[in-house]
Amino acid sequence: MSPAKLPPTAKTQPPIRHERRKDARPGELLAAALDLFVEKGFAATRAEEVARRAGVSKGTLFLYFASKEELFKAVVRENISGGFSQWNAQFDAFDGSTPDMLRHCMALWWQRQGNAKVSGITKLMLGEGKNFPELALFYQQEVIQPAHLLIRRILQRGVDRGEFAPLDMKYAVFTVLAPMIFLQLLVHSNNACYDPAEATELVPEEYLASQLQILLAGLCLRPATPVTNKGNHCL
Amino acid sequence: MSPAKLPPTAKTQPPIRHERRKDARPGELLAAALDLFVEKGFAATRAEEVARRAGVSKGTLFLYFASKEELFKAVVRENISGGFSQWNAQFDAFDGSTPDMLRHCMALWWQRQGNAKVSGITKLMLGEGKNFPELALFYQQEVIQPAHLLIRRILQRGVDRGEFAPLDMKYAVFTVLAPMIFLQLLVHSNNACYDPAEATELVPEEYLASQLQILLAGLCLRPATPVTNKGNHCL
Amino acid sequence: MSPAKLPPTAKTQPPIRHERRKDARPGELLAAALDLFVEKGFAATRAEEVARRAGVSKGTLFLYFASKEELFKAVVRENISGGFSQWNAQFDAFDGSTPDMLRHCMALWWQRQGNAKVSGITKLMLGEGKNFPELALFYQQEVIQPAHLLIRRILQRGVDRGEFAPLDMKYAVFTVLAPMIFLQLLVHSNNACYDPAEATELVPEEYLASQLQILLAGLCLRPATPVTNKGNHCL
Amino acid sequence: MSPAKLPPTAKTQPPIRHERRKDARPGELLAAALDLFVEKGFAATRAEEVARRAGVSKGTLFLYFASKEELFKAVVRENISGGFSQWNAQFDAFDGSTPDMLRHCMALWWQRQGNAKVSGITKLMLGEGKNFPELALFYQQEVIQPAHLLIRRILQRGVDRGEFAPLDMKYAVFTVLAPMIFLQLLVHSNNACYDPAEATELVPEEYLASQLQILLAGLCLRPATPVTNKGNHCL
DNA sequence: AATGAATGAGAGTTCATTCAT
DNA sequence: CATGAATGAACTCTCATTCAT
Repeated sequence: MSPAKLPPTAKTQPPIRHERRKDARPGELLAAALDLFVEKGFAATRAEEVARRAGVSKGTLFLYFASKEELFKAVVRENISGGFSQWNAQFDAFDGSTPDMLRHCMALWWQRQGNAKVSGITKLMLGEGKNFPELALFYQQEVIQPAHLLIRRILQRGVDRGEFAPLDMKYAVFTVLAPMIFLQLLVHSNNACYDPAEATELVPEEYLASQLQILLAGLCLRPATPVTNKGNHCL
Repeated sequence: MSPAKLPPTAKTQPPIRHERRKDARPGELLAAALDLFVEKGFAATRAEEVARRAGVSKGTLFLYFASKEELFKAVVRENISGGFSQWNAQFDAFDGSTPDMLRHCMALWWQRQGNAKVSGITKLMLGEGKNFPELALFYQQEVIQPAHLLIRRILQRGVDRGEFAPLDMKYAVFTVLAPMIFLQLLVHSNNACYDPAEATELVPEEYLASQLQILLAGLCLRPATPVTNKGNHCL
Repeated sequence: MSPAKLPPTAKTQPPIRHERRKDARPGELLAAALDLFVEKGFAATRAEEVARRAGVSKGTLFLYFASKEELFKAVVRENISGGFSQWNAQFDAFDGSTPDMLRHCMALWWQRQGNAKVSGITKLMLGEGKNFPELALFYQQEVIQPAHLLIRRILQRGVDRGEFAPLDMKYAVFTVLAPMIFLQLLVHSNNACYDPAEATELVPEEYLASQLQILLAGLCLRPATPVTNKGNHCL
Repeated sequence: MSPAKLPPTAKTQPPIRHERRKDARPGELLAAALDLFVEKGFAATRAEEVARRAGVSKGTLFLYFASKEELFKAVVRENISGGFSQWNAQFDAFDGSTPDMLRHCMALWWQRQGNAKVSGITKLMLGEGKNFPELALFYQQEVIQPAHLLIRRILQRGVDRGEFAPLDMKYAVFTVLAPMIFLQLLVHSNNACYDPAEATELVPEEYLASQLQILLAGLCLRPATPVTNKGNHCL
């Protein structure tokens, strides 16, 4: 998110901004890595190409990141997990209704994450997670869990404030997450799902809005188990 | 005999026996390949491991399939594209209402494809399609297009019989496909999306049913463009 | 030469000639092998292709010939070394002058060997001999030595009969051999030596005749050392 | 660190040191390649052995040359085609008679090319050209054509200056080339043509001289078609 | 006798990672 | 700090040869 969170030093720099700052290196590498990981996946991305795209040599990459896996982790931290404290801060500061909060979060998420290159990381982990257990574990801890927690907090807030019916949390969290994940997949897989010819025109914002509406219809007020979709006549 | 250290001079001393001999080999290889492709993806699956899992040697694999890509294509043909004629036959034979047909198809699909290893192929193509253009093209032609066509036929039947409102087909096809794709993803990505701990309990059949209900609510009777989700208040 | 010299059995056959005789197998294999060895060289010729071209299976090839090297040896025996007894018989029977004998032999050689596929074997040995020491040795013994011996006998006859000046045999033999080898090379290397465009029109018979003339001019009568080309003003 | 048994997980424990670092590498590799190509031919030369002989690892070879075929082309450029501009320059500078020029060129050629390892390349192309069409084409363009052109220029000079009779160029070029090619073959095929025992003592310089003399006798002054050896009584 | 399925060593090539400069 | 030359394990695919049938 913020491109100002660089691992190494971050001292006051000469104001000459047109000069390639040495301290910008890791940032450039992370940007290049994000591009390529999203484009080709983890295994198929070659370290050398990341370096080249960042304008440095192969050796330099390994100067900043101990391995390709560490590079990936840094990309995830920089672009995803780093944002959760902000998300949580906004949660604490928000004082509207919980349905509004959900709508707001979803919209924000789409702007910041879903609609950005980062969302390719989700697809990547889905596809390659099993092959790189260490990365999968890391992603679990750094992304999945915080995300689940955050969603859980939001939903719990709704329950606590009497806005939502009591929920089977495991299920409910997932129901919120599902359309988000799906949307990311869509955005990054046009070639595999559609004829380029009839390239789809699904409007993500509308898709999200409609999904939320279903969701909220299920969550709000009514008791029982709407989220689990059992006997959910409204849907 | 020749003391030449050159290419074709063989020096096999203890040749470990031929295991057996069969016409079941292609089938065994295809099964092993399906397993591994689904488990690891295309690039990360090693030809030799496919062979070993099928109980044969590396060379034997290439006796039956000219290359790893051909092996993959054969897996797709065997497990997916081969089934479309059956699907189409069932379409022709069905004489209930189109909503029933959709429900029936979805249920059948889940049994036969979605709930089977094959569904991992969808995930695979989503993740690696870009890296293997020839496979992507093949998959387009052998799977995506027939699937789109079939769904389109079903929807058109509904329209023709006055069961469905007129549809923007591109959109509508996709709306049917989306939950199917998503479900396949879920099934094959537990590790990347959930704590193994709180391994989800989403019941696929119920998920599909609920999605269908939404869908049908949108498709049936009412005119307008509900499928495109624009101004769709009901949803 | 004579296609009737098959390793295995050679009993009286049913006169039905349109039936593939079992005993013809080795002959068919040898013919196919000669074709392919000449076309592609030894190493690049695949056993399976030889078998296929002979209309049998890979296994059958190894039933008749213990290895690819043995197959090659058989080809050489069948097509080259087998002929030396005939050559020598003709030598013994000939009663003209030695220059005439040389001319006669050369012409015969061209008809029988130089102008036939076999001559590709010479090129093959030249190119691959070093890589297959056992074959090189075999070829030495079966072809080179007998050929040298034969030429030597002819030249010696000329000397003994007072037709030729005394000769440095090593040199002289070689001088006879050289144009023959060269011609074989030519015949089998059109693509590497000439533009296909200006494909040469060298007439082999004329080339040989002229070379012989030079040669005989050097050999006949005059003392000195014309064959060694030292101070040979006439040439 | 990751216990993944998957593709890019390196497990190098005792990495044997970098030997050294240089810009001499390409040269060393080319030298090693020339040696081995000449010794074994193209197909039978293993990339790894080239590397080892140059004192580097397999990977390093491919750092400098994209493929074995490119390596071969580089060898040819380095050792053969690169020299034609020099040849042509010498042609332009020469101001003696054309017969002298021919003698001079031949002598020079022997020193520089014929008598060097490079001449093995000619043999190699003769033997393997058909199996590597791309290399054959390259050799055609880079070597055969320039060589033909050069010889043609020389002969044409003789004709233009009234030293040579009018010539059928196609034939004449070839007549000059033939002994050169033959000599190269000889030099690189001792084992296949002679007993190592009676290893020949042909003196290449003398062979060339005598061939030239024949040639010049045919070319000079006398009209008609001496080069084609038709009715050439002098020879 | 004949088949052709099966084997497995080995070839060319790639790429994450190291280290001398 | 930065470089990029060097490494070598790993991968796909080939083919002479064997052997169950």
